[in-house]
Amino acid sequence: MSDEQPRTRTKQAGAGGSEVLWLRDTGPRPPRRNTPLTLERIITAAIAELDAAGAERLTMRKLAERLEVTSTALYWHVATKEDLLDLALDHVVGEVPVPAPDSQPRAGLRTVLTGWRAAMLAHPWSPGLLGRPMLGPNVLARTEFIQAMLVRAGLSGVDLAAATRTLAGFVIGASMADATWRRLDDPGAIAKVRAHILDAAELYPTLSTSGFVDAAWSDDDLFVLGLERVLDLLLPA
Amino acid sequence: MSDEQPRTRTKQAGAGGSEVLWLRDTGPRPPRRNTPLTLERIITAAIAELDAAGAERLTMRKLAERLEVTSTALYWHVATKEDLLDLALDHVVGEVPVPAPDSQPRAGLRTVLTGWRAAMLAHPWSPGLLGRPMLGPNVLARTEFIQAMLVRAGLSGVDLAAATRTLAGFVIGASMADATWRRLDDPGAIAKVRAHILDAAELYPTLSTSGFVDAAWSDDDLFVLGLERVLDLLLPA
DNA sequence: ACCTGAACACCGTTCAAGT
DNA sequence: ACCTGAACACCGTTCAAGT
Repeated sequence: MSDEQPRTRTKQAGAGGSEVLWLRDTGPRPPRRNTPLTLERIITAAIAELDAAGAERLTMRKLAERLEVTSTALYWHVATKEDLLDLALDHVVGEVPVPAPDSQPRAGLRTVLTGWRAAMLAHPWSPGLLGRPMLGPNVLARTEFIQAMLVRAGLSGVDLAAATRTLAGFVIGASMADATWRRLDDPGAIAKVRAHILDAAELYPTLSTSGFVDAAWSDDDLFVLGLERVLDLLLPA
Repeated sequence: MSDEQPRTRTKQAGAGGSEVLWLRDTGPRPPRRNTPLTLERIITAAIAELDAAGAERLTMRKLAERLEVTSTALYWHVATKEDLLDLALDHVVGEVPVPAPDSQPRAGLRTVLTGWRAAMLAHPWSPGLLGRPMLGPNVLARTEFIQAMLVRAGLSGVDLAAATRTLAGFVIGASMADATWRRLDDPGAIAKVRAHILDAAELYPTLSTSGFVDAAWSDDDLFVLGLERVLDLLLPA
């Protein structure tokens, strides 16, 4: 704490191994790294960095610094930054437990979908990554579970396909919208939006009077309410 | 066509106005620009660039090149690249006409929502921008219309709030998912996904047999089908 | 096998200066 | 008012080289 020097071996000015023997560091040479770099550690650090710094402020260089390695070292474990983002997103989705396969369809769906949204909102940058192909093992496992529940509930064919899309769209859309507001950390932002819409009340007669700007109900409550109704729709009684 | 030289005035080597008078360009000096830069032109060019180059490959420098100006010139009209993206997204949404305010609720909703999705899919990079606060005038006008229709259909209070979110989420989610696939231009990509899931059929027993990987139904059909059902749900008969 | 160091080819943005 | 040119402080990524 009292020592502000970086912990990495300090580079001697102009040195290149040509230092006098007696002046060189003696004793057991310091281990190259305390903890070796692994893909797992990189992903964890990336998520931490994303949580801290926000969505597009993640940098391979800053990430490397957090891991106490060179930025170029990361490329031994990961092909590209985009790949890393895909891995981070799938990792976040993996935080949602998949319910037992013999769950009651409705209860099972309620659990995965609520959990999925919760996991993404816990990392508000993650919905912003939904535009990329979601084919990670964790995402696929949860998609598999969702379809399995729908099949067990009696759906098949087009109905099954449409229901899967409706549910996925519902979660994705809700998470994106909610995450947008949570990321808008500017404390006065909501107030500003409110004022902006109320100022143009002639343009937005409904929005300005419907409670849309008042946040009278919580994101969570509205999500659960909407989800229950959608489940009513999709699952034959 | 036969002249490969750039059309901008070529910079004389080492010149600084110190050229001999008689060797200077004579005649009417060329007009500074054929068409002056405006915010409107910048947005249009940005959309063209995004359509051509894809989502995150838009560069202020390449955009400037397309407009035959310096990249720094753009900053006189636009504060930041992010602002420009917000403007582009709102512009795209503006391509959807807002139906007449006295539309039948169900018909009106069907029209805006289908149009909204169509406009975004026409610019497959646009759903990727949905993570940013959508408060442009075009977006707000369409949100206003949606709520107006719901109110006319008899909704209010929590029901209205939940219905608005469900509809918005439905369109956003569907557009994002569909756009992802359309952007995945790799022609063999779908085949690869298919193979990947079928290879791990033990992990994905439902996905591999439900038609999920077969694209048996078109995006458009499934969207319309899902939308009708959601409208059934939300609009009291 | 795993990591460093130097280097390449870019970025977005600022700012003084020109017209 | 509107645009250019030069410059700053970064980026992601490649590649030879070290251990």
